[in-house]
Amino acid sequence: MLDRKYIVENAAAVKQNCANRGVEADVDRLVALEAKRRDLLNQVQELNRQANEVSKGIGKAKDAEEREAHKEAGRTLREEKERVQSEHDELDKEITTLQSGIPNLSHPDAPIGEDDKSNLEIRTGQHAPPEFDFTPLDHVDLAEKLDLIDFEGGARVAGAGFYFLKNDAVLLELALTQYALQMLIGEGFTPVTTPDLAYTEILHGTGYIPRGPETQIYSIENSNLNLVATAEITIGGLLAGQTVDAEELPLKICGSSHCFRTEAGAAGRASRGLYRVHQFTKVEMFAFTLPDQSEAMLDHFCELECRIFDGLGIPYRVVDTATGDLGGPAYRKFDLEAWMPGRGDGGEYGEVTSTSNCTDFQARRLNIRFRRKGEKGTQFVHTLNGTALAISRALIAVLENNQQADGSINVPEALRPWMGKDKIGLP
RNA sequence: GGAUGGGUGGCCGAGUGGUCGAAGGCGGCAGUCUUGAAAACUGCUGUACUCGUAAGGGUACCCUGGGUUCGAAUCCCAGCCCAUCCGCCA
Repeated sequence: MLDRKYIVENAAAVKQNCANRGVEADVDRLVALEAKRRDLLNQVQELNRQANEVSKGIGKAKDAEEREAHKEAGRTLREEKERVQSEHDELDKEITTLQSGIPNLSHPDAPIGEDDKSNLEIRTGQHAPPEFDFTPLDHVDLAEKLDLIDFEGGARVAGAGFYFLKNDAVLLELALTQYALQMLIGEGFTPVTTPDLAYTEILHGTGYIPRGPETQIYSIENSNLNLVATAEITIGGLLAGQTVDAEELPLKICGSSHCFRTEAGAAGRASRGLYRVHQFTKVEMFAFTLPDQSEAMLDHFCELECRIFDGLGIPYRVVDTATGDLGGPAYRKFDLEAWMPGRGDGGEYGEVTSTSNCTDFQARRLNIRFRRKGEKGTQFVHTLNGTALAISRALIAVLENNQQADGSINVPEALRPWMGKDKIGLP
């Protein structure tokens, strides 16, 4: 959420930003309503002040008659205050709704464009896409041959989009998790495993909208809980309502969680197999920083993602995400797209990680502040998130890029210590 | 699931319907003393919003939401959360 005062004082810039991001938001109405709301707020405060004064005078009243007169005056003032207050509260609610619809500001260097076609490639990985002297299979066929994934079983139990990992795929998931966590711990992250459910307010705070018609979130009936779509939600919520000392920042946390997504309306070839599923495991990076640390932290996160995929020997490119493709909370976002030989005709890049600097957009909603020693008041922290490894999509890249002519899969060097083998062979 | 006890400032912890933004302690900051430090002593020390160029006013906030009252941290109702014990259980 952007700051109200900021929106009012920079309405033109905010409107331009909405246009760049392809977001419809009635900024003018917000500005008008906010002026009115302020006026009402002042009235409420003045009425309260008068009522307080009257109440204080009651003890000093010299006789019963005067006391009664004071009481009556107090009653009238409080009633009037109630009236103005409820008018104010209604406006406040509407403004908050408008405000929630306004996306974060955008980094001046973020490419301007309405969708991912405007994303700008900014770097590529150490490894070039592999040349096969045979026709490579996609991960669904590979998994079938090697008995690694049971999609039918998943569908039987929970419907399309669910799956059982099987045999060496299970070890691969654990190996990938270990590989990522070990690297991040080495980089000073505090590892956590997080709840897989979170309160609706926490989802809202991080910019997710559960329980709407277009929601991507599973909710638990008769409760205020939702299955999380990413550990970003729970780790961000970890400090909700807290004020931390500036010296404690930046705080780097990495978490492993399950991720649940309804993926309403998504189907087709591009989401075959593991690419778009309702549940997967993900190792997530998260940081709470001082405002002047967040840009460097975003580069750091991007760097780590590259290191993780270079370490796995997977070819990739990194794109600077266009304004229209940023999503609400992100100020700037880098996506890492891995080469998937089985995707499309002859291979395509597919998004495997995403790292965003959300500046104070999430922190404002979550009310996460920091205090500098010796300074009055508090400020909002900046939050950043980045995928270290989304296991399901990483599996696609690992399986497809490392397939051999004989149908086996070479286990990437970096995973061998955790896998206990260097080849996934035919059963 | 059952029973009980709780939710008060950065933390601990008191609080009789008005003088309570809230005792006291701890912590923090500044000062006195000291060669320096510690100790001791003295003073200061919440947040947000709002009015004001400023100095400085004002309003709100004692888990949340309602209610009673001229007036609620305090009384009433509902809810949420936490802790402990019992039961069940990985």
